[in-house]
Amino acid sequence: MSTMTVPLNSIKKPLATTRMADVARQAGVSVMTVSRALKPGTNVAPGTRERVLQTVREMGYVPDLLAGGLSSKRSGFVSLLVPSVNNPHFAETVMGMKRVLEPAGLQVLLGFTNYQAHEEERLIEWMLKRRPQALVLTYDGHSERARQLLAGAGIPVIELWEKPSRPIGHVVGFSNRDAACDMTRALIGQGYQKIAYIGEADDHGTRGDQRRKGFTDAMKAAGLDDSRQLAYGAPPISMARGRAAFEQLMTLYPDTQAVLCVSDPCAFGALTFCLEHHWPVPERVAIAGFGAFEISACSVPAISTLSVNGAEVGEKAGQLILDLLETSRLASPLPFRTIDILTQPILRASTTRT
Amino acid sequence: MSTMTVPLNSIKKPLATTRMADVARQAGVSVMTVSRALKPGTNVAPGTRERVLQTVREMGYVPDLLAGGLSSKRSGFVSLLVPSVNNPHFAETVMGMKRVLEPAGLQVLLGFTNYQAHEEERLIEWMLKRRPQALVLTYDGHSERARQLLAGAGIPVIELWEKPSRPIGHVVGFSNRDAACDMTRALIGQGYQKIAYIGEADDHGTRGDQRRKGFTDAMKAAGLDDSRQLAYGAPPISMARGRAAFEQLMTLYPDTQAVLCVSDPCAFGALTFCLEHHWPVPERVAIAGFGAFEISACSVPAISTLSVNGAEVGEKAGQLILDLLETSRLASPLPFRTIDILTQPILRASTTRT
DNA sequence: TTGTAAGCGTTATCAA
DNA sequence: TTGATAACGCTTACAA
Repeated sequence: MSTMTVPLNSIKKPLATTRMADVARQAGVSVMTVSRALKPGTNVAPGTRERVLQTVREMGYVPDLLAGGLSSKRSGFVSLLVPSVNNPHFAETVMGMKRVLEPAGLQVLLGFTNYQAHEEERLIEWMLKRRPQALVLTYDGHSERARQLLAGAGIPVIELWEKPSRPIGHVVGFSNRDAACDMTRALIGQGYQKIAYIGEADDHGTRGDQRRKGFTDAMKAAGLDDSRQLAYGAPPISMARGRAAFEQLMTLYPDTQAVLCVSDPCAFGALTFCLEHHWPVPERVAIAGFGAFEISACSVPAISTLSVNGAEVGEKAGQLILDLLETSRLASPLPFRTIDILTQPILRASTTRT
Repeated sequence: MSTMTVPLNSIKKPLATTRMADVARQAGVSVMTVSRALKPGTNVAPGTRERVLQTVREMGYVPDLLAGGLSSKRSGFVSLLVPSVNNPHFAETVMGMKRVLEPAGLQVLLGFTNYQAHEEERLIEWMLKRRPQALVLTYDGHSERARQLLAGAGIPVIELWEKPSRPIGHVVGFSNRDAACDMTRALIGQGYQKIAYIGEADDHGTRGDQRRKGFTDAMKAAGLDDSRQLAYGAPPISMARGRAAFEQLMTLYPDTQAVLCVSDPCAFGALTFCLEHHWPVPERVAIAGFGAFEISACSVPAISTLSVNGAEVGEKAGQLILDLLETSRLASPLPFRTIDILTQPILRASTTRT
């Protein structure tokens, strides 16, 4: 991995040679006419437009959006920061948002925080240099400097995947705490009492933290012991690590009847351990995950989980951005919006008492 | 999903207010001195640089890379097109490439082709408007117009994940055909003879097509019947669809001894069917996948697969880009490079004859 | 070491 | 409906 500090100062050769002026000359019009002809909904005589577009095609002219953006003060970029994309949730969110924004001509600049607040801070600073028209973050705790940078940016900010206690701007998400609470209650409703939770360590201010709290809430409310908790390393917990965590948990608390995992891959890892050791699930121990990943529906037994639609998060955020940019012509101070994402427990064989 | 044709012409408010000229005035120097002070490795008196950087910090100045790129004719962008990111392979490739390029100040513009050549063509055209300094594609067949666009772009082109028969430029990948051939031979080596293949339909010119051919090659070479093939819908084959495909296959060819699947999720879906129907694997039928996804290592039994390191593909492509941009100052016509990615069959319990 | 002037390729603005 | 001109915010090239 290279760690150059000096940018690559090599290429002098222009990336594309034909400019708008070339097209204009060839078509016998001014550059402004070309510019207009290229933009739908502008006043250009039909004949002129057709002639210009024909010339554009002939010359293989490709407009330079960077120059256009500089001039118009609209970069056409929207920045999106997610922890990682090696997680179907965020992958779907990214794809969902692009699906909505791209038809409107907005390009998504993607950044990966790797679940680390200082990486997020670095990325925000970097992204701002591209003058995005909106900045979308995945809730996982933000540094104070990150908040300052965002405040000074003067663009809409949207947080995803949680309802922050201290929101920066708009929100598209749900309460992970409430959701985990619901899930835990569902397990309790199945008759389980000695329920454990597997989450990540050092998760303060993260979604995982909220899920853990939701577990605790539900257990306490039911008068049950909420101390069976395992904080297993840094997020995310992979399948293999979920398996190791589960083994450790069951060594610590062998009489555990049900386990709620911070995510489906973690839960699948737990299930793997059970299958390998011929522990009947849910008879020996019930297993539940979080997030409705494909794996939870396809495992044997299928794993109970909490439904969340990652694509929906991205799509709604995208739509919100379109609305905001549309409305921003009205100089009214737009109130921050919170868009709810619905979630609900999906009970499957892995927690079904027979 | 919105389908606006007119770009959003709303915002007039500048995205950031402080310009380099403001910093210059405040620091009592010219804009060029600010510009230089901001760039490491340029000649500025240490005292001056410090003073400028201090002013930059105080004013919260954020450089506009779009303006800088326009002026320097180096956009700082690299475009990367992958079929989807809801596939750990491509997710890793994306993250790997960003990991290498970002420290060099290059930003990745990501696009999803959704496994469709016409989407790729559309994206290439769109990406070119951002004047990327390199364009990276995932091999899956390209339209002729796509090839023309790339040829006219005058920037390095890199194809990933395959060794194309008709390469456009540089290549970072491996022969899917050879790899699938190896995998099939490994199955044959285990003593299986009635081996079937599950792939995608309409896969002409895709990686899946190459894998199917590799299967056929190996079967023919061993004098075995290669007719047990199922082309099951459009790519990608999810776990659930893999399961359905497997069921269909076993109905058509009940005496099949082993199945090679186009990907691990597909193989896992097949395994799911077996577990549900209490078919012992590999005794009733052996199952193999492709790609070494996490799931294949964590399932019970573990699934034999072909190792490929998606992150490596991205990282090597990124490194290649850095090399190309570095070297491009020498006006020599750089020869196209092909960087091999090593793959090998990983035999696990799902195909181990006992 | 620092500054001046001239673009980079487009769009906004206003005039014709 | 079209065009001329001045930005947009920065870097290149050259001068001091």
